[in-house]
Amino acid sequence: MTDRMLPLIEGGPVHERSDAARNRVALLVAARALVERCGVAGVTMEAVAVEAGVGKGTVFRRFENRAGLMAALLNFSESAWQDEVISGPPPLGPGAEPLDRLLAFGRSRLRLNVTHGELIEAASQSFGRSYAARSFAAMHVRYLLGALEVDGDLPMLATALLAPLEAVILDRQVRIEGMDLERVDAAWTDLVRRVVRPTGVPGPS
Amino acid sequence: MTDRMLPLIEGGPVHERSDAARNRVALLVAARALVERCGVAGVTMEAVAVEAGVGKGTVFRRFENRAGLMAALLNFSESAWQDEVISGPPPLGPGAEPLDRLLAFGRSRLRLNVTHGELIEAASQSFGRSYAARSFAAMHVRYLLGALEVDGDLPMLATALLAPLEAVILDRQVRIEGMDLERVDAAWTDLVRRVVRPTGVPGPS
DNA sequence: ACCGTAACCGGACCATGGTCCGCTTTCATT
DNA sequence: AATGAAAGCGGACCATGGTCCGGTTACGGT
Repeated sequence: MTDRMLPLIEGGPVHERSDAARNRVALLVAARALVERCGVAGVTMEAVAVEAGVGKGTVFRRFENRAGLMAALLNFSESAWQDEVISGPPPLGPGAEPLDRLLAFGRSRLRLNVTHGELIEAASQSFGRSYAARSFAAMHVRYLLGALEVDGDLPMLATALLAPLEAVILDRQVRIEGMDLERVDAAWTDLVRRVVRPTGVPGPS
Repeated sequence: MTDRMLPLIEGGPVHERSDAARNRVALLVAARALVERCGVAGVTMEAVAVEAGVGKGTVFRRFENRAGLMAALLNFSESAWQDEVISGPPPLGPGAEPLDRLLAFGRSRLRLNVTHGELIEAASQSFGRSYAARSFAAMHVRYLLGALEVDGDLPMLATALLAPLEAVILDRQVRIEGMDLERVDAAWTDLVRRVVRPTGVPGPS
């Protein structure tokens, strides 16, 4: 399962030819270099090809399209983050109270999505395909809600809680409406508290 | 304020030249025709230009870019919807209880965003600029929350409630995860009820 | 009616995402 | 080591979003 941390090395199809593997690594390294040299917008498919010293067609063969390339790039940091959630120190990792874990999860995810906003945006056409991160987050939130003994349609509730943390929405709030990160954070905490608190319905006496 | 309903006629700059006005109308009509003949994806800037019988440059002059054109197209249905909310029959329009209005608002907005998903997606690059619909929705929800005497950071709470209704997220749920519309609807109702119900904090005795 | 100006028009032009297909490389088998 | 075929490669090619600028047109003042 830690294989997920090594997207540069983990293979594509079951048996990948050595030249193909070499090129895939070269392409990702090139893309990473470009993204920090010219910004996400400057990562042109042709530029990546040139930087990696391969043909343009090769880039498309490996990553389908620009969004796919970006998604592959994202997996770097995304899987590192997943590991923190799964096995890092509390309160994000296991060991803390579920509510604390949930709130820590929100804080962390919020920052991550703001930081990677551009990249996520550029990769988003490729999701639906395999943005593992999204379903991972949904699963985790759902699990924590269960641990908190929240009842209701947990998968949908998880989606609803994650929605305000989406990069698209955060971008609007932070970049356009000029919202403070702390305020967004506080609001999410408030939202979670409202959702999680026990139903007003009196129990079976 | 009803001018907002006539996006085809309402002018751009203070004093628009007659030929410019004619072209703007022609372009929007052409675009609308194309979108229902070839789908949103088939609306090429050049195709619009040809259909309207003008040069390609003119299209870009009027609408800045593809997203701008789509946004202009959206305003058609969007402003009709706004009028329903502002002055239509209850429970969506005024006259019903705030909670009922809020739930009706969600149902309605949900359907609208699913229907216009593609168009909204295509126009979204242009938002931040002037997607009036979004801030209108936020304002309305905020108002209803106020009427329900919900306390807290109302603007942020409104954003949080609207987030799961965003086209991007609905698309994933409905198209990719195969969620049922009714289920999404029910989940939103549940979310609202959780958020709105009075805080567990005991009042000042 | 005339004129100067400012706005507008249009299509040639560029950049970039994406496709295609003939050539090359790799690798399993012998 | 030789070999055949599957996989991979690469760059020419296309479509489309977006820019630019010389020529044209409408408008207001006289």
